[in-house]
Amino acid sequence: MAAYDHPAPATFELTLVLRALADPARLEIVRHLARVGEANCATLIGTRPKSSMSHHFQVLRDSGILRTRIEGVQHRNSLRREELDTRFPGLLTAVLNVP
Amino acid sequence: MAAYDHPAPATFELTLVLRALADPARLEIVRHLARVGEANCATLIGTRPKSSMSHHFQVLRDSGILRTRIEGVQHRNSLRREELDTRFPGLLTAVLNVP
DNA sequence: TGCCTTGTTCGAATTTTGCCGAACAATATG
DNA sequence: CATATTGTTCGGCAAAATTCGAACAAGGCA
Repeated sequence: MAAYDHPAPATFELTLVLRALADPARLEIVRHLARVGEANCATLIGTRPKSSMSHHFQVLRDSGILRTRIEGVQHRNSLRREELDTRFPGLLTAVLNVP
Repeated sequence: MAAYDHPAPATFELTLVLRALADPARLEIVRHLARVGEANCATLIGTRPKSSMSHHFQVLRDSGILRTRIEGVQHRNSLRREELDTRFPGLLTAVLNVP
């Protein structure tokens, strides 16, 4: 599998990021990653099927919220905190601070 | 026209707020209100028909982002900044700070 | 090679969302 | 009362998002 395309911070779009965060499943993924730092997809799958989760990861990736690093057969995801904070200061922090 | 129902800050839902903000038209409304403080609906209508705007105002109202005060025949809208900031500290500020 | 694991892609069904004209409600004003 | 102003509500339609099974791709390992 070839590496993913990740958008550059300069091309992040606020509405895309907000839309990506405005979904319970994706918000859960983001919160989990904030706790554990890095995780592969399987770890983050709850009751939803793989294909649904794969879709959510793509939405998060395309908006710039997370990056996916391929390590063998696993895809390791982590938040792009610094880059996101550079482009949208305080946004991700505010979202993550909500109980 | 009877007064609107505005949700109490304790019942604000993050996903609702994010979804409300994740639309270009609504984001424009929010930004405009941040500049002028208070405005009636007509002032905020650009090229879209009234019915579309009315829908967007309702979404923003239901999520807790703005309040609508009825003054005669006009509906005056303003951001619920303090209440929003109490429930989701830094969120609206972060969104408004994006150029 | 054969098999298992991990995750993507495809296709289709369902749901949600946005859009807008037309009709309506409420208030103000002549 | 008649009319104009301000916005809402309704209904249908179009576009977009979500969901998920099934098939596929790629790597690791016996």
